[in-house]
Amino acid sequence: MKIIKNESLPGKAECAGSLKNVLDALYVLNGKWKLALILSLVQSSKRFNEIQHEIAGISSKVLAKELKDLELNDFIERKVYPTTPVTIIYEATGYSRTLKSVLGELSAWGEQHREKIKQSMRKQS
Amino acid sequence: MKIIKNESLPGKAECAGSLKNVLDALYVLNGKWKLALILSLVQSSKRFNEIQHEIAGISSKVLAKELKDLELNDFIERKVYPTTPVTIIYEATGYSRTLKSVLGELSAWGEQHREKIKQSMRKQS
DNA sequence: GTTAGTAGTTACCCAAAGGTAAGCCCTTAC
DNA sequence: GTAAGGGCTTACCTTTGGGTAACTACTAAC
Repeated sequence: MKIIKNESLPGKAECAGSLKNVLDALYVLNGKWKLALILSLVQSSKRFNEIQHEIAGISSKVLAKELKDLELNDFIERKVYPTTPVTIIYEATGYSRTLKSVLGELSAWGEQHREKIKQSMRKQS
Repeated sequence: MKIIKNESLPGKAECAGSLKNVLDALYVLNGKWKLALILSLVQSSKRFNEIQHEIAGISSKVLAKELKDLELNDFIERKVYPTTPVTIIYEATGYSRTLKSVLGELSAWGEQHREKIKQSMRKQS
């Protein structure tokens, strides 16, 4: 049995495919905040001010914009409870949860990356 | 049986931790192109024009900038071979390869995301 | 009546990201 | 000598992202 690699592409198709996939993923998940917001809301539903408090550094303007964006893309839901005064809760949808393994890997990587940075800082000093 | 939630934080520490990790990861991996570039070079080392051809849509200016950035952050190496004319090859470092599982997950997610988008397009039309 | 909290919106502005287009230096090919 | 490729750089411009601060509407508490 021979698998003949004709001129065309030793697995190049898959490579190009995963490249396209990554580009497509980044297209909806772009920006500084989206993945962090999704993670925060996957962990637990929250109100506007709670989110703003948890994600240090985000302004109310940007937060409002990002939340709208995420709602449009079906990552989160905005629920309004007719208490007095009204309570507004943002919660992650099931679709957000499909990102769990991505977020898991990213978090793990971020952690060891921080370690690496710390070490190279030490060397320099 | 009662599980008493004491005031203090049911796993909140880990949550905040992973949030910080993700934020840290996004700090170095920001922008439209970095992860795609790393993926492309992890798959195989390439020359400037090859990369530009593979990643459709990136301009030479942006590509040059991103490559410099990635080199500074130790994700890739720029190798110059004294052929005539000189050949310049960009290759992924071992550190880039620590991103493999992140990229794997992201690619998988991107693929099924594209499927989902296609379906919702069909519904609308 | 003043303060504080919730959930934002609005206006203004700056800086960075990114696109377009042209050019440059070097070399081989026609 | 002129075109073509490789690997960029430069200048210019637009878009966007994001920060600040003020303001709104409603309510409850002091």
